[in-house]
Amino acid sequence: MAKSGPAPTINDVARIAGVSKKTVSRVINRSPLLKQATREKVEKVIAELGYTPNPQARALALRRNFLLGLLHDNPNAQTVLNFQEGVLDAIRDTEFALVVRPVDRHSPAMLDDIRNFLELQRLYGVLILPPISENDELAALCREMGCGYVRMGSAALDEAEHLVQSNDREMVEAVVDYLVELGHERIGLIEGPAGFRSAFERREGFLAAMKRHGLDMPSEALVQGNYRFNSGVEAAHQLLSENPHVTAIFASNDEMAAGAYHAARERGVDVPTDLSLVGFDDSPIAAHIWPPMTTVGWPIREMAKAAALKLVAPDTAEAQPSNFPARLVTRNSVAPPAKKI
Amino acid sequence: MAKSGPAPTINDVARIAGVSKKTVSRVINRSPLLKQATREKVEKVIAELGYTPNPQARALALRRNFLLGLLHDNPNAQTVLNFQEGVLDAIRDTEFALVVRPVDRHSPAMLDDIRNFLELQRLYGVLILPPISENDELAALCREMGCGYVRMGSAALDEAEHLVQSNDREMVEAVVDYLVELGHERIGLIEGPAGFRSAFERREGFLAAMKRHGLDMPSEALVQGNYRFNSGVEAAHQLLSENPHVTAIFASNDEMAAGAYHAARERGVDVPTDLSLVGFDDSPIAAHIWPPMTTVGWPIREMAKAAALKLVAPDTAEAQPSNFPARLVTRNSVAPPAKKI
DNA sequence: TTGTAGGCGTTATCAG
DNA sequence: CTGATAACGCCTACAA
Repeated sequence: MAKSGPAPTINDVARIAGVSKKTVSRVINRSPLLKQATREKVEKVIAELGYTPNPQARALALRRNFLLGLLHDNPNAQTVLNFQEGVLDAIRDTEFALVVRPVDRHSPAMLDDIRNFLELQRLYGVLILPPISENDELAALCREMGCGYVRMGSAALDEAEHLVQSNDREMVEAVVDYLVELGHERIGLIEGPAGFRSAFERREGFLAAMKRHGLDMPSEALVQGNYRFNSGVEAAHQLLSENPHVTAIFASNDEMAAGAYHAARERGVDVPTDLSLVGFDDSPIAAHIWPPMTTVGWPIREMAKAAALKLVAPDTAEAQPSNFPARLVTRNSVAPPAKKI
Repeated sequence: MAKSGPAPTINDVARIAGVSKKTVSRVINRSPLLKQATREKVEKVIAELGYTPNPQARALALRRNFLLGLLHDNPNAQTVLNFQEGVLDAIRDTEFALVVRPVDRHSPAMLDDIRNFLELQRLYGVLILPPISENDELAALCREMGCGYVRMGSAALDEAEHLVQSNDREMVEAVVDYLVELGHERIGLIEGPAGFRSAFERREGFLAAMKRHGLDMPSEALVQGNYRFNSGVEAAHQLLSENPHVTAIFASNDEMAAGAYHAARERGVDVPTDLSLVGFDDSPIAAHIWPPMTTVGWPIREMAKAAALKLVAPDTAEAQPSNFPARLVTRNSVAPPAKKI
């Protein structure tokens, strides 16, 4: 182990091992043209000294920092935090660190801000969460600035090396199948906001499944929210007012689904007896609300880890999957329909 | 503005301004011993070139990175994320960036891990969230390593320059006062886990207020949880079984309070008619649960901003408050007691 | 396969 | 007050 005092530098290692700095540098960077004996000798000294290359010096020389950035404007705190944990799973015990950078999608200066940020911090790469990950200009900016990037999304937004994706469309189809199997025929949809690819995918999956089952989908049974709780309350009220025969509602995320619970209570509609509700995300609120909510869960943490590995270990990047399966989490917010028309 | 191409360096500025690098450096670092005319001349060139000092080079020369670290093991995602936002409010448009570092309180290697982390990244300073902020060894480690730090906590854990605190004890007393004013006399407490200072403070505040009002506090009316939802469910069941005359329960955080809602429903107890419930944190679940929960909110984001400023702007640090008032957020989970003994 | 010289962009030292 | 010169710790180019 290292003694206390100033940390050993590459010079110390070189001197003690009796080789040049460059040779030590080659060992660190796994240069292939090194004699095995030399490598082992140097590695022994490195271990004895507890030497770790100084990231600041490397950053200066390489013009590139050992920092991964997390760009996000996701409204779901748990999603963001799970993602952070996943990234840290990937970079634990490496010299990398994770810097976070919330962005404001609505600011006209957003791209310029990010440009400055990337230029200043010289990040090794960035991980981009939805919905901002759907912005192609942002991806182009990363490419232009020579900054690695991986986007997380609910559709094939980019090439495999720049993407980890969940298949939202398929999952929502599965949700509808499940509801239909239980006997539901009049199902409402609270969709997410325009401009969110996830909202688009989820709606398309819903509509496709309804059509496949030959089920009627009147336009009043589709109401738009903005992914926030309150919009779910309002959307559910509107949907239930215009469409009293609906026996189930799928909301495009858990927060809006929780809003729908809220509206149902205000109207004296019992969940799930009078109305089945399904959300999307499997966020904590789904488990904590009453009755516990049936929803769709996706493996954020694993996706985050894979995304980070694509950036920091490009050699194994090929081995990292880009597609991640979601799963239906059945709890108690769904029951066979009781209502008769 | 800068033209495209390589970013201008201190050499470019020096050459064009006709001064030495060191003089430019002095301008950047606001050295007091500079002639006004020289300073202005250099500043003009800096503005023209759109020059920004390279943080990597500064990090190497100063042996200190312009990075703030966030050390946390807080189970509440929204709290952590709000804190991140607050820190970013403080460092927006500066060269600082925020790196996150979840820690595992239960790992025996935790302190060593953090030591390595600080040594490797040479952070400018760290912000420490509760409950890990209550660990004095960690604070000592920061001091030993010459790393700035600010702790966030619910009590006076450290000197003002290293602390932003909320006064949980007072707030819980206010909660009890509120409940008593409404007529409650038999109030239960679901306290947080041992080892959490916040849990301790909240319990002490509760007990002090009960005593002050001359109210009886049988030991069965105090149950311990672990700040998680499930522990709230169990604690409420136990409390209600052993103490059926309780008309109100204060839970030490919102998540456990949400668990208490859950238990109440399972027992057919109506909130707030049969049982009033109060939480702590004002996390999203408090607003989204039914009926909306009365709770205690504290200004995390402002606290985070102040904490970050204490680190990055030590000159104004004195001006930053260390004490932040919480406030009672009254919603619909509290009503006068209806039960008769 | 290894070593030497020089550079990355900034700050510290110390003389002027 | 200002400037030459030498760090800071690592990497690239080129030479041997």
